Amino acid sequence: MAGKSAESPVRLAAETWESLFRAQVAVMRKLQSGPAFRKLAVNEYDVLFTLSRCPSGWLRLNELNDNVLLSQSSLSRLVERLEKRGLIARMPAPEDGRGVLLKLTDEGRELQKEIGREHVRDISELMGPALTQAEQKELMRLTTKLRSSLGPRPPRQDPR
Amino acid sequence: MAGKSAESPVRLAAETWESLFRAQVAVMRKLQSGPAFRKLAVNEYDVLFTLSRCPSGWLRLNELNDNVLLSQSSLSRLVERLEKRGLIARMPAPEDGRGVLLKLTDEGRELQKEIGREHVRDISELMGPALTQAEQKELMRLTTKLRSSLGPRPPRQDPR
DNA sequence: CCAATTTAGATGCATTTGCATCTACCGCAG
DNA sequence: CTGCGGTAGATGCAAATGCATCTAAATTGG
Repeated sequence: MAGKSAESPVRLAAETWESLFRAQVAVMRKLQSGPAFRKLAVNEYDVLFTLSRCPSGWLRLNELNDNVLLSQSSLSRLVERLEKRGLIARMPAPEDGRGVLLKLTDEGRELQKEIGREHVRDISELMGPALTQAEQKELMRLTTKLRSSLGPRPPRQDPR
Repeated sequence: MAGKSAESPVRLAAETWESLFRAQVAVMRKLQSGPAFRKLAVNEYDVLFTLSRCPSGWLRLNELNDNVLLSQSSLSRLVERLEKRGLIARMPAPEDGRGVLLKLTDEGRELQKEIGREHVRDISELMGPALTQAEQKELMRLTTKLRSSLGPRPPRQDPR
């Protein structure tokens, strides 16, 4: 009953998550200590990156919050700092008086590209030797599937 | 040359990492907002968990630091807090006068188990519906491979 | 054996984070 | 229109974090 290989589904899930989590920690540790993030913390870069990927150029603060592992208040202040540094611009949302829209400034876009180039190079130097391209594709497929299986569900409370 | 599907190896690596990272964020966000972490932050639980897995029962502070995405000083203080709460015990390392050894107290072990049970259940509720067991195994294999490919390298400088 | 370098961990201090709360606005029921 | 919840962000404040630095112990080179 306590055999190591008698993997219950619950145990398998837990071990899979732990492995994913540790890999993320290990990679992130290397990335964030590299020279690419001298000017900007990883979370800050992540905001610029997400904005750079946004087709319309403008993004709501609360949408941004889904991508980042930060509380709403922390993100609010992080954005405030980025604005003070001239990297992003805010404007009140036109359709929703409560909301805020964000976009990159030219300077922000420039910095994102600059850091992004280095960052991408660092990533590829870590992933390239570790996994074959086929393995990378499979890893991407699995993590995308995992994410999309949770993502569409906005944290629904028990509706009682 | 700039076609969307003409994935260069560099780009593939970057997209794979992003997918892994976002999946981790999405899962972590759900986990840490759950009731399992009312009494303890995720980082704090992680320390207890790591100690609980340690065969000898004792672990060096610096070894612990490899598992966690925290600076050395933050971990030092986190451990200090856990000690104050009576969850772990410290002792000077017998072989190395600079070092510190840590282990769970009975109370710490109890709390780890309690949270761990809930935590594992939460994980399995997230992963179970998202990926088949075969997919979970593959995901575990890939992330383990990724980690082990970076892990063994204690940041050794070129000794020249 | 001793001086110089390196490593483990702790600490002062400024920055960042999260929780709780607050304000303003939306949407809806009457 | 008005009042009532619910959502988007901002803010006060205490706690956590990271950087730089410090101390002590181990290691290395002579």
